[in-house]
Order: sequence, then structure tokens, then C-alpha cells
Amino acid sequence: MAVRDFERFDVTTGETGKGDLFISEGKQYNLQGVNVLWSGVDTVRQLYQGRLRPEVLADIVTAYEQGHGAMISINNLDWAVMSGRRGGFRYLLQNREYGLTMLVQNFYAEPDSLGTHVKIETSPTWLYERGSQQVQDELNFWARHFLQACEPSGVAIHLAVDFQGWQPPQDFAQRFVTRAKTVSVYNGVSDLEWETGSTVNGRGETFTFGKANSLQTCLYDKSKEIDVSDKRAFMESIWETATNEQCFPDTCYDQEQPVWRLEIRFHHRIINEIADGTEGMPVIKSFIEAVPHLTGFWRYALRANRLEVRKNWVHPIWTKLRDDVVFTHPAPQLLYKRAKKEPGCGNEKNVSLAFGNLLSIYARNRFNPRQAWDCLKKSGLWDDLTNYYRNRDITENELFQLVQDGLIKRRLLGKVCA
DNA sequence: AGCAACCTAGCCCCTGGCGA
DNA sequence: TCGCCAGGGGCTAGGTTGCT
Repeated sequence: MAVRDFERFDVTTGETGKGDLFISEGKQYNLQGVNVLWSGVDTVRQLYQGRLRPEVLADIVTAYEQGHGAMISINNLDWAVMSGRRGGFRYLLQNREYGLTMLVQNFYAEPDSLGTHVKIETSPTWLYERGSQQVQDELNFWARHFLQACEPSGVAIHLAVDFQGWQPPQDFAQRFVTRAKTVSVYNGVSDLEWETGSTVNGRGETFTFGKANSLQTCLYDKSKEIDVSDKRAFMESIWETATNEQCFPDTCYDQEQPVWRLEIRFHHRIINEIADGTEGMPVIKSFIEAVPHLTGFWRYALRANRLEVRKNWVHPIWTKLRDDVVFTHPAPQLLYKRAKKEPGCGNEKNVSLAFGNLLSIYARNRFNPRQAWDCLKKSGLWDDLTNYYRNRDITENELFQLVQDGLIKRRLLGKVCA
């Protein structure tokens, strides 16, 4: 049974297929009171691959070691230097006023070798004040400060739409169709997380579907949130610019009404998967490469995660938000789909993962280093493994040492179950 | 029923809290 | 102060689920 949308009708022009009157078998919704105030990119996280410049890193280390309140000046801007642990990086440089957070030195790559060593996160204000190309150029500029052979290596994007004139019904979470298992509803009193299928009583104020490291859908009362995050002046100045045919040239923003935000968060892994799985789409490693597809991403996400009025009938509000909202460019006619990365060459992480697993098995079977070494050579992993370590300037002697140490470590740590 | 999308396991490497 | 351990993010393969 196919998923269906209500038929649309525009009362002012008489056109079908658009407009705010939604009709299906015996039912009608009038969404004329719904006003989209703003839509756009809320956050960009741009990853960069490269080799860390030792002298720049040294400056950061020096600053960091000064402890709490450490600062560093880069290109005449002051940056607070903190631990970037939470984001998977060693250092975090932040200038809230300017609007960027830069994470430096990934934990999962050797600091002195090629790796994803810089991640830059933008604030909504920073983004709002710049065009797409300028965003990319400036992000690249900052990344180059830290990296040699600097290349964008992935991008995460949050798309958002702010609107008034509708609010989620009590049973919103139950009527929401999604594959995401982790669903949370925050109602201002208690934070609930549960597996899909359970029921939650009371009106929700924040709904989150999916995990942060995947595709995440979030619906919340932005007009409440801006007071918590101290962004009222900024957001209202944007909403004030919204208008429509009825109230033109005045704003259609109503201060008395709540503003709901629908936000779709694409982790860089998801963007990679969509680029891989969608025919006719090039690889997307940078924000600017993603820009032509933002509307396409949005529609893809709103098809997979949607509100229904009843089984297989998309709620008119969802149809409207999905089809009317545009991000910079109209959607290209592509069949957006996701695909996993093929295993095999080019997956460096894979090699170290396989190596670690293999060592665990050898250790479990009481291999001595010599036996492990010989078996490793015949394991089928050998060529990839030697390539992997050659790239890191590790000699065969050192590799043998790694095998030996790895076996010992696994024994001592009791990872070798009886 | 097929398959896309999500979840989990298991590795790595790190940090920070906690108890000794 | 030190060492241990839990926890968390990144990564991938492989299993599972539930949409289509």
C-alpha cells in the first residue's frame, strides 16, 4: 500500500497541486493559517583531512597547558582553548561571539600523520551572515591554518524550518512514522526516552527521533528555546522579515503565537551514504558540494520520517513542509537513496580493526608472537596491513613489536576469555 | 517478500571520576 | 597521586527490523 498525500488546492488561483487546502476521501484540512517564517541551514560541521602543522599545534598545546581560561590568538581573533574530548578531538578552540568552534587533533588518527584532524562547527548567526561560497571559503581558510594538504573530508548539516499556525497533536509521536528506534519526548517536566511502540502521556514540547550519529529528526518549540539560549533578538529579527500575500508588506510573524521548528540533522556518514547511493550525485565532502542537494536531502528525510493522519496518509502539514520549503536551490530530479560504503581497499580503519580482531583471536588461541606473525602473513590481511603501516612510516620490525605487545596486552588485560 | 535503513558489537583511543 | 574502569566518539561489518 503506497503512502499518499492529500490533494492540494489553491483557493486564490484555482490551481490544483499547490495551495493550502488539502483534501482526501471525505476529509479536508485548511492550512492557510500556517506561515513558514524561515528555512535554512542551522549548523554546518565541516571535517578536514590533512597533516597538522607542528608549530601551530605546539602553540595550542602551550596555551592549553595554562589550564582553565586558556586563550590563543589566531588571525587577530581570540579563541578559548579547551579539551575537545567530547567531540572526539584533543583540543577545542572556541570564539562564541564570532561563532565558530574548531576541533583539532583527532583521537583516532596519529597526530603526526594524515588524518581527519580538524572539524569546524558553525553557529546559526555565523552562517546567516554569509553566502554559501563564503561559508566554504572561510571554513577552508581556518582549516588551512592548522593543516597542510588540507582537504574537506566530510560534512554534517542541520536543516531547519520555523513556522507558525500549527502545533503537534497530543499523539504526535504515535502518528509519526520512522525507522528510528530511539525516540525521546521532552515535555518540560521530565525527559523520557523509550523504544518505539510505547505510549507517552501528556503534551510533548520536544520530539527527537533517531540518534545524533545518524539521521535525526527534531521538532520543538523554538520560541521557548530562544529564551533559554538567549537568541530571541536574533531569531525575531529574522522572523520579522517573513511575509505573505495577505499581510504584505508587513510581517506575518505573530509574537503571541509559538514558533515550531522542524530540524533534520544529517550526520556526515549519512551524507556520504546518500551520495554513494544516489545515482547522478557526486561525492560530497564539503558544504558547498552539498548545497545543490539540500532541498533534495530535506525531501528525502521528510519522506522517510513523516507524520500521518492515518495509516499511509501523510498529514497535510508534512506534505506542505516537505514540498514547499526550499533550501537555496530547488531539488534536482534524483532518486535519493542511501548506500553503505563497500568494504575493501581504501578502508584504512578496516585494516586496523581487522588486525586488532585477529590479534585477539591469536591471543585467545595461545599463539606466541612468532606463530602469530607467520599466520598473519598467510591471513589475507598482510598486504593491506603492510601498506597501512608503510603509510605511517612503521617498519616491519616495529610491526612485529606491535604484534608481540598486542598479544601480551590481550593476555594481561584478560581479554582472552577462557 | 525484498531490501533500505537502522542498530549493535567490537575494535581503537582517550578522558575523567573514583577509590586506594 | 596513581591506577583502574566506565563511558563516549569514530569506524566498520553484519544482523535485524519493519517499511514498501
